[in-house]
Amino acid sequence: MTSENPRLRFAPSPTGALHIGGARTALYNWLEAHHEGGALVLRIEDTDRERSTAENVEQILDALRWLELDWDEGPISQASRAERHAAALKQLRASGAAFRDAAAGKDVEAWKAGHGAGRGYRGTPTEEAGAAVRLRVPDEGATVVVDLIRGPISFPNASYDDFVIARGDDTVLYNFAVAIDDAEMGITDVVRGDDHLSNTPKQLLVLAALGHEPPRYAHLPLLHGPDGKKLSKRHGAASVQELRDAGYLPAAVRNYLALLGWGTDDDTTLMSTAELVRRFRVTDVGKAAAIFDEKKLRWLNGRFMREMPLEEYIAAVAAHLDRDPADPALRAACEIVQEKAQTLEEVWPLIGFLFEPPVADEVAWRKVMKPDSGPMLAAAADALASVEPFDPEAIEAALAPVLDRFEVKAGKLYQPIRVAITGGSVSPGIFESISALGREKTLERVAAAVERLAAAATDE
RNA sequence: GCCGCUAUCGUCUAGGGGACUAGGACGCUGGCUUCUCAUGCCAGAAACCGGGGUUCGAAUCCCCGUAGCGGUACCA
Repeated sequence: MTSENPRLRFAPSPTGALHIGGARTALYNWLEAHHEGGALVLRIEDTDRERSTAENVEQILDALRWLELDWDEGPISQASRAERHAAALKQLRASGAAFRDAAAGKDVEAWKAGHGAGRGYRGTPTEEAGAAVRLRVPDEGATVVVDLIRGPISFPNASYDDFVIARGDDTVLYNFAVAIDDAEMGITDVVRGDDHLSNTPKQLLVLAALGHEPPRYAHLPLLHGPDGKKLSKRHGAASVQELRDAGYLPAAVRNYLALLGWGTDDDTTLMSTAELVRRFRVTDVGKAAAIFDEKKLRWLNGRFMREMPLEEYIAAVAAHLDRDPADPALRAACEIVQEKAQTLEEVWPLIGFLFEPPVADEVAWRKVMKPDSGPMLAAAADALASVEPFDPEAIEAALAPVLDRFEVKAGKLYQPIRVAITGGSVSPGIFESISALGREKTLERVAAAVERLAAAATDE
């Protein structure tokens, strides 16, 4: 980008929640703006009065905030610029570039049936009130979109209809409003989804009719679901809030999304946001559509989870579990679980036993508890009863003699202890778990297991 | 139908005429580490959509085909 003060915009339409495709578009705009030291404007494209809702706007802003993608101006409601749109409409009607046309959809179809399929509809001006306003499109020549990612793309003017720019009541349509807003808001670079590529000539035509210089355009390839189709609600975690609820970290999502359609030449995969800003260039974005793959996001998220400073980790876990980050028990739990979980959502199943009574996993019990487990557990309890201090190192040292006495491998003793204190066969390190649980609860739970084992033995 | 875009391992990608025996990452398989589960480390399988050109030489350039996708609304 060569401009002195680049201005970019992210312009979502509030007709639904922010999808990961939209999130990626927002991220790319944000990265490009930051890389170039430009400004990012947030504009809400709410000219669709039927489908735009305040709830959706809130949800989009919420998603952007969660992703920590901030903006310099806005949010600006496109609908609030209606006066500017009306002025532009008046100007074009006065110059003859736009005109009222009473034709309805089926009239256009009929016209095309008589003029050949590849021929764009050409309207007939009328003074009839309530007729839509169309922009006159030339039959000759072509409109060229110089795309930052794909290079120049030529569209024959003859293939475009005299398209509707305003409804019968003079409220404007998207392709008209967006061109005016981009121009009047001083937008220098439009970075948006591929689905807008075919509409760009229309916007260029509007700009030309109004005498405005067009911005630069970069059309991003679309994101597809696992089935290769356009992303929708059916394809797994499609919205940003679903990603959040699934326990992903914003930084990991940003890293992953950046990599969807863009890569580094030295194969660097794991990047901080600062590094993304430093290395990202919209001109380096690939041309082919990418498929959202949650497996890689999970891996990336796991890396971020493990490499986070403990304080940050505690804050993230506490926020996700809606618990007090100052709670010493939670802090201790975080410390022993950080290496284990790939998502925030996986944390609780691993540390829940520290806060609530263990839920016995009967499959694990049967698999782990053998006839000789009772005496071993009793011996372990004895050893644990006097350990001082009650920390992982001392606990390990205290348990070692039990291993020797029964002449068993570590797992023969540790797994029964694990099942006794956590209820299941999966948990953080056994010494850390015992220490975090505390002497009293550990002894209680081990005793309960010994009792159950003894009862089972007499039954036979 | 018409207009347009795209095409490298299952997935994300590197590659820009010779350095390609096509590299990396996720996932997968096997092994090592190990108190469980993860992690970590090592190894392995796995791709240039098809056909024509251009060229001494094509994954790279051109054309055609095929497939996928987008647009074609008084939606955005």
